[in-house]
Amino acid sequence: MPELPEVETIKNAVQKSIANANISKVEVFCNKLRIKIPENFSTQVLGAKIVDYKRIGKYIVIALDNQKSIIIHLGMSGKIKIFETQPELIKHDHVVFYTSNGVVVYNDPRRFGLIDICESKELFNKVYFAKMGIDPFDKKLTQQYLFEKINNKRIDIKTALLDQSIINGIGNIYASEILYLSKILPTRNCDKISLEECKALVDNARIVLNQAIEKGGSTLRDYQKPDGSLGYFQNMHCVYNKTGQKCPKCNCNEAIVKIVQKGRSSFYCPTKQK
DNA sequence: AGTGAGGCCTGAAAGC
DNA sequence: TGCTTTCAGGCCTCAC
Repeated sequence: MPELPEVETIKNAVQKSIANANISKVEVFCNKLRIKIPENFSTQVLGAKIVDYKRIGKYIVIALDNQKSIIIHLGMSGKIKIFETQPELIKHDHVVFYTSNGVVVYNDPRRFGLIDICESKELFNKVYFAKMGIDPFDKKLTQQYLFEKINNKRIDIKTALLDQSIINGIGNIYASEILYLSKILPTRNCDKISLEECKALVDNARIVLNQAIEKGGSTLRDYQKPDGSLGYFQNMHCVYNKTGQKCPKCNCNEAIVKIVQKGRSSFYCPTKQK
């Protein structure tokens, strides 16, 4: 379940592994991802040199020296694998990039991810980015911004945190974690969230995501397996998937509760969070 | 316009 | 044991 920290970690790992490589060959075995991979995708990247790596929200953007950018989203089950030489391909290996510095494989069983390409200068006109909210680490994300964005909404705060057009990069797992640290119930309506609580949400979003990125970086070193897998590391979650376990951060002795909001599970401590 | 439900998709886990 | 059902979640489309 790649959220911002996982995407950031994977982007960094790919950058470190193949850096400014030349793309010598691309194989597309399945183009039916969430968005169909363009028919001429291979020819557009063939022979190009990679000049930049970015994370935009939960997307990885790889800029090429031919003024085009590759856009990758991992959806729910997407993985990136890196090999030094020709790997043995397995089920759901949909796209393989052969470069001068190694082989990068995109594997996605559920095919909720996507791979696309566009002119670099048109990047922010793409539907993926056009309506995207502020990155959690962007200085422009302030308590005032959040407050003004959610203040008149009639949705739960948990749902608002998942709305990528407000803040981008937060997914279902970290939404619960951020609310837990902020002592706010996931079911609280947005119009009942104070400016002060918006500050807590912004601060805790940065704390939680930063910790996960650091953990991801360190976990990845130990995690790199012979199969080249850059899968998902286990994070230190306080409440996510901890139903029935004791609230870890205080002495309330309360058990973590699971509920479903808009078809997504939320986890919280009924004593700590109000 | 804002909001919520449904759907995409597969594999693991739970249920029978 | 082996089959069927449920669940997981990012994000888009559709309907109210």
